[in-house]
Amino acid sequence: MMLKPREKQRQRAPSKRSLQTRERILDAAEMVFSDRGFEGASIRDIAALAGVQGALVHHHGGSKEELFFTTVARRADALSQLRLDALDARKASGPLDLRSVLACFLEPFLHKVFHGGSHWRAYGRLIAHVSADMRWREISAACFDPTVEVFLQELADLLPHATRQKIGSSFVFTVSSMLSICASRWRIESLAGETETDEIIETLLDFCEAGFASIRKPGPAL
Amino acid sequence: MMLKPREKQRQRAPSKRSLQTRERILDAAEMVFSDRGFEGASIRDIAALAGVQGALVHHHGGSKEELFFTTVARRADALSQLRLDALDARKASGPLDLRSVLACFLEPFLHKVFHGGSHWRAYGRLIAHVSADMRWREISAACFDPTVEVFLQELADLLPHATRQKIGSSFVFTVSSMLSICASRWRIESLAGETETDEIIETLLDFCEAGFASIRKPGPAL
DNA sequence: GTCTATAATGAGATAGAC
DNA sequence: GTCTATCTCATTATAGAC
Repeated sequence: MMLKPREKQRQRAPSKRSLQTRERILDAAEMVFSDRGFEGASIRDIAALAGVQGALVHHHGGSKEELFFTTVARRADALSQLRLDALDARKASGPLDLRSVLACFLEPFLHKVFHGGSHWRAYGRLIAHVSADMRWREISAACFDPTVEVFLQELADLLPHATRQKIGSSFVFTVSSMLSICASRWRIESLAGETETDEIIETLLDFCEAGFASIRKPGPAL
Repeated sequence: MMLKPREKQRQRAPSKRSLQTRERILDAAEMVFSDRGFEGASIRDIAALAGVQGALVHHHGGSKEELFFTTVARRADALSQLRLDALDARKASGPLDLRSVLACFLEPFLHKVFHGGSHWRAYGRLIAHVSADMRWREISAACFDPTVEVFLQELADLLPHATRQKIGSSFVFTVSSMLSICASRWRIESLAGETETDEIIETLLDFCEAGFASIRKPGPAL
C-alpha cells in the first residue's frame, strides 16, 4: 500500500476552480467514509455527493486508499496545532496538572466535533474508524502519534513513578473513550438517556483524570 | 432489515453433519467479519475458509446481514451467563464494591478473549465492530443491553447520588476501553511498548474503577 | 480539468441437479 | 444438505474525446 498521497510533480499551480473541486471531493469523501467506513464507501457515492463524475475523484484523489489517507490527513495538522497551542497556553498560565494536560488533548477535538459543523462531526467518526482498524496504523503513526508523544511526555512528568506501559495503556483508554462519544453516541443515549454534550465531555474528563491519578497510588486496592 | 435469523420452521431436526457444517461456517464468518468488518468481508472468503461452497453459506446463514447477526449472537448468551455467574459468585462472598462489579463485567470477556482460543479472540474484535457502528445498534440492544442493565443497576446502588447520565456515560467509556484492548492492541503496543496482557487488564480495572469512583466526589476539581 | 464510455473484476444471491 | 453453474448488479479504475 502506498500511503503517501502521490507526488506527481505538478507542472503548474492548480487553478482556483480545480482546488475548489478538490475540496468538494474531500468534503464528500469525509462524509461517506465516516458514515460507512472504508469498504462500505463507494467512489460513486463520493462523486455523486460532490456533484462530479467518478473519474474526477480518481484524478484528484488517486486510488481509494490514497483518497482515504488524504481525507484523514487534511485536518490532522490543524487538529494537532490546536492541541499543542492549548497546551502552550495552559503552560503559560501556571504549572500543569493531570486534568489540564488531558483537557488540552481532549477539548480542542471535542469542541470542533460538536461546534465545528458537520465536517468536523464527520471527521470525528472518521478518526474513530482509523483508530479501531489495524489496517490504518500507518495513518495513526503519521498523523497523530507525534502529538500524542508530546502529551505522553507531559503525563510522564506528572507521574514520575509510572511505567510507560501504564501511561500508554491509559492513554489509549482515554482516546477510545473520547472517540466513543463520536462513534457510539447512540449507545450512550440508549444506556444513559438524553444527555447534554457538555455534560458528557465533563464526565469524560472526570473519568480519565481519575483514571490517570489512580496510577499514583501505591498498588492495587486490596 | 430483518435482524431475527429467519425461523423457517424446520420439518426435521438437522443432521449431525449439517450442524457441524453450520458451525464451521459460523467459525469462518467470525474470523472474516472480525478481520475485515461487515462490508470488507465476502461470502466467498467465508465459504473458502469454511471449506464449503458459497451457496451453502447462504443456505445455513441466510443473507449476509442475517449471517452477521447470527455470528454475533452465537456466543452472546454464553458471555452474558459468564458475567452474571461471576456477579452472583462475588455477591455470595460478601458485599460488592465498585471494583468487583466492574471486574465481573470485564474479566469474563477478557479472559475468553485472551485465553479462550482464536475463536474468542476474533469474537472480541467482532464486538468492537458492532459497538462502533450505529448500524448494528439492534444487535447491541438484543445481545448485550439486558446484561448491561443488570450491571448499571449494581453500579447505581453503589453510587446513590450519581445521575443515570453519568453512570451510563462512564459505562460506555469502560466498554470502549475494554474493546480497545481487542481492536487497538496494536496502538497500545505502539505507544506503550510491549506489554503483558494481564498488566493491561489490571491497568484497565484501575482506570475504570477510579473513573467511576470519581463520580462520588462533590463537584469538578476546581 | 472535466466529461462519457467502458473495461475488468468481484460481489450477493439463486436455480436446479444430485 | 451439498454441489455446479449462472444471474444480476455494483464496484474501482482507466482510456480518450473535448
